Amino acid sequence: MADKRTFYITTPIYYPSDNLHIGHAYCSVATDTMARFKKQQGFDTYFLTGTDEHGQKIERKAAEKGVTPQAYVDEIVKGIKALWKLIDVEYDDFIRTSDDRHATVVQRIFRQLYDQGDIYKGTYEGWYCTPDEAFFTELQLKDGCCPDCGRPVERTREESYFFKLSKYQDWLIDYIETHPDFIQPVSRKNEMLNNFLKPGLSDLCVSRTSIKWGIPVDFDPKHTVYVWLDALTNYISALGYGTDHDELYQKYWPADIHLVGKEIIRFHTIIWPIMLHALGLPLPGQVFGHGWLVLDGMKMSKSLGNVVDPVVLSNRYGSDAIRYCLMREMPFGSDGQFSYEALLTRINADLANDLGNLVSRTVAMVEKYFGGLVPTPGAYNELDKALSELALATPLKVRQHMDELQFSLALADIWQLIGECNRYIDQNAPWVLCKTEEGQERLKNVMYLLCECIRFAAVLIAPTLPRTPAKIYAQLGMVEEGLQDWASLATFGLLPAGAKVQKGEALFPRIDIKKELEDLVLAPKGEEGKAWDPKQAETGKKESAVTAGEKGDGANKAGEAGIISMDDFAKVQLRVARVLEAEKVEGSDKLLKLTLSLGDGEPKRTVVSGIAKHYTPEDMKGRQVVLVSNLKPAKLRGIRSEGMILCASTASDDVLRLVSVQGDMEDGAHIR
RNA sequence: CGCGGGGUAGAGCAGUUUGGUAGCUCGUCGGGCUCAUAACCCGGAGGUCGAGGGUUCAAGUCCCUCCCCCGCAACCA
Repeated sequence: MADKRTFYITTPIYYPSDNLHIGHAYCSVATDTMARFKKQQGFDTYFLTGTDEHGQKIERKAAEKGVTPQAYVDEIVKGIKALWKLIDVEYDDFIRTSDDRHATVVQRIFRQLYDQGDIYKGTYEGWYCTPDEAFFTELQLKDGCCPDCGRPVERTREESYFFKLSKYQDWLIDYIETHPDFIQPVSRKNEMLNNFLKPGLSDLCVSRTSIKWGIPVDFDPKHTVYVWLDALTNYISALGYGTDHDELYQKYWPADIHLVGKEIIRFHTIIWPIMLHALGLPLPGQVFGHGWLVLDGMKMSKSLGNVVDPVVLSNRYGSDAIRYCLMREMPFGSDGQFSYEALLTRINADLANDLGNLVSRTVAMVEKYFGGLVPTPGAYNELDKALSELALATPLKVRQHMDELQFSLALADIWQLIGECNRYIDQNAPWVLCKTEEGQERLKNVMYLLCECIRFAAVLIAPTLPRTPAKIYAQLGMVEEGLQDWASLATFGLLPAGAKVQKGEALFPRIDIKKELEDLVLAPKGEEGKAWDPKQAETGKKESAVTAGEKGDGANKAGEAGIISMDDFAKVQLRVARVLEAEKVEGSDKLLKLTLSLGDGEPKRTVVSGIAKHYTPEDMKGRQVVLVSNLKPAKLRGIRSEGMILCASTASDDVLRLVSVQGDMEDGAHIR
């Protein structure tokens, strides 16, 4: 027991400024699948997840709601834990950076680095935006103004602590080059080396005096520890590093894999290794940066309103189905398309038709031809040999792909076996065999092999689809021990003959895709204010196909000059919005910055509109306007504008009138 | 020339390292079967592999130029 090999894997700690979406679920499901796989392989695994709760954004959000930051994150964390439970993400520990156990470790590390001279006190010089209370570097400025609000910034200096990244730069370059697996996929490695390391690291400012919601530097409490130093430490603070109870640390560190999103790989492959090295600790084996789920070619984001809620999907289709689709749909490491239509198609094709139906037809035949008892096979013929050999080869292929974190390929391997079973049925035609004496003998082999292959598949899918195997075992009458673990896949034919099969409910009922897509459009109204309309996923796709066609083929355009279809129109999401705030944009005579409400429960929108010559901020306040709510955000004068207000105007633009609805309307109402 | 990723059948992708008949899933069309969840099996149609040039007996793959999309630049999985 004691010499069991360990496997420590982590997710990033998520930022609980809002409920999580399917993209976070993707990362956690991948980590969970890997952890379950390693457990199946006999590893002593440890799976850590958690939340990164400090920082300005949460401080601000909590203030808006009139609660303390702690109360605010407590609420969100409840939801996150419920989500993991719902989709069967079984972590060993959940660390929160607001935990005491975490804070003490962060403070200890900060002090140690300071004592040994890797952190020193210096002066931070930069540009400060007073209204936003935020610092910016020269590079971040937009036209010399604040990149967030576009207002002028002031040159300021502030006493700060700095971490000597520069001192370790050459060591890190060497480490990365001599450990080719450390950063995965390799494209990320090149990005880090060329983009950040080779040009040279500058020392990192690791304390803030402007932020209160965080971990104070214990020997200089007006400073708060920089959130990344704070956050990264979670991977060892959760194990009790630096405390009297560091058994877990001793056992599991260094981590085998930190699974992270591609946008934060930099922190994990530059700051984190240097922190560890400076502390004299070993480095994690691998940092794997996965890609994003993209909708319509755009990243999911709250302000866009195109967030997909994993809770809704899981409740509707079951967590196994959602987990399967997440892991199957895209190659791990690069971005993948996500759409409801693809999801439902995948569930039907792979889970209902291929796997579910295979189990169903096999069990039905065993019942029909052998009274429900798994028959004893005789000598194998060529077809039997080919199938059994494929079954035996599959676990090896799966393991290979899983070890490379290629979840989609591993699943493809399993589905190759499932597909082969369906073909095998056709080739052998049991419904013909059953008619002759001689055929009856053949039939025994056919049915036995199918049952055994299904057993193989059930064991293999377990890490990704944790709930389904038990249902399959029940249908196959697999009551005995030792038939459900990885080791049992070394031998083909362990399934005992004579087992009583039991027809059960369909594993994955077929989905009426058209109907579901319609329901999902309606669902958001009732369910947690999701604004994204899955129909757009469909029409959005059509649109890109059309434009692609038009680029290459101008003739096509002329035929339908200017006429659009209903579908085209449906892509534009128009909604009634109320103007909460309005102010002139500094340095522009045309622009107004508007803060809009789409009703309670939906995030406020900021929209920059070129109407300042015709409407004053006072004119606008309280007014209802028509908002194009699914417009791609754009930056205007450094301000992110999340939509567009409709106006009528003359050709010369000297008369301009806002479009509005007649009479008062509920904020957020859809216009169609 | 900031850096990185990408552009292959209607859609989503593999193939590019090590040049040698362009492949997978979904969709579509036709056929087969009837054990099964209108499922399963077989076959067809559909691609000037972003554009142009070059190397080569041979280029999706190697070289050069260009176009387009996406991401990153210190708080988005």
